[in-house]
Amino acid sequence: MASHTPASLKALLNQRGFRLTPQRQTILHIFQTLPQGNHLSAEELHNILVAQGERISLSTVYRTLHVMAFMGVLRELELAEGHKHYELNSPDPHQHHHLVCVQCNRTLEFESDLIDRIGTKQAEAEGYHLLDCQLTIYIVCPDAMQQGWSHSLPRDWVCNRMMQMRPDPE
Amino acid sequence: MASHTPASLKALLNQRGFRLTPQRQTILHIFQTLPQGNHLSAEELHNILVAQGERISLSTVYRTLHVMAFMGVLRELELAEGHKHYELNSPDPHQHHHLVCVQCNRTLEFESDLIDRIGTKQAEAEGYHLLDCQLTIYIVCPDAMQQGWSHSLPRDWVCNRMMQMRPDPE
DNA sequence: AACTAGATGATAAGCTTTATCATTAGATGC
DNA sequence: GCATCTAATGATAAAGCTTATCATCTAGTT
Ligand SMILES: [Zn+2]
Ligand SMILES: [Zn+2]
Ligand SMILES: [Zn+2]
Ligand SMILES: [Zn+2]
Repeated sequence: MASHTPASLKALLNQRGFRLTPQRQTILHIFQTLPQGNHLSAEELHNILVAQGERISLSTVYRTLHVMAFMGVLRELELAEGHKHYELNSPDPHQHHHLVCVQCNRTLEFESDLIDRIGTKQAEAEGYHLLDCQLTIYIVCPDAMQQGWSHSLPRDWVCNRMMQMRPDPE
Repeated sequence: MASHTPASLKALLNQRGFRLTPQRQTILHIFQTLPQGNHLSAEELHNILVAQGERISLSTVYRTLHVMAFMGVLRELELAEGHKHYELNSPDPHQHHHLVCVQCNRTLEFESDLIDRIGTKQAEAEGYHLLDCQLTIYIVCPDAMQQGWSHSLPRDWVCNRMMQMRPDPE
């Protein structure tokens, strides 16, 4: 399956009693034209919509993200920034995974059939039905490293705040 | 390194200007005596403390979790339940990963050197310093499956709520 | 013992997400 | 096309978890 057309999205939604609305179509379109490797949070998505002059409420954004993720059109990502991210979902054999810098929050994607296979195998070994698997690799980019930083597990404000307060002992 | 003793924890904290307090010692002890494979959220941890008769504020719980994660004593987990989980951090070659049921939120751990190696390799290939890597596999357990459920990407209340409203089309 | 800087606890504020509900508008069948 | 039924929208309030503030207390050091 390539990406959804308005018609195929409508069919998919209707099949389950959901409806295709202009808002949902607009939102899908944004994800479809998003540069490869980008993810959007609910708020980022809403900002884009507002910038485009659309008048879609934040409520609708959240609802649409939920429904789309539920239908398998979008994939929900947990990247440790205090909010969820969404991206177009690709068919099973082509999932990708993420490198996340805990300093600047930039993310990089990569693919790995091997990981997908491990995930599938592990789920089946336990007798479960696999829905999705995501390898998230937390890193620090070289820039951040040079700012006196080479640690094990900081996150979010913990690292940002504390590093300013408290540089490495010599 | 086995686990921390009060003395080694104190040394580690002091090295960076942090202090060892009775509260921090108590909290570390709880994690150390937690059954293998359990994780605690801030609130769960606080509940345990209260149940034990300790008088530690929620503020202190959050602060301690942050500091401990920052120091690498605890590992912070993102398991898609709307809040973070913490567990004792183990030295690098022995990280483990998680299977999460999106229905009942139960989690299962497993280890995989292979995944750790992939993570390390991937991070180094990009020239980054690896902090941690976590493979999270989202699944549905057999129980949930039998309740008429065999889908692609639901999460949280989306799936719980919507499935009640709207069973599979025949 | 005294001193200094970090930690605590109580409380308020913040941010993301979810719930409510009156109103609007798809989908279906005639 | 029109009527009907039910889902979706938008505005707003509420919830849930996390972070900020600040006066008070205390660990670590001299
Ligand atoms: Zn992505
Ligand atoms: Zn970075
Ligand atoms: Zn675990
Ligand atoms: Zn389950």
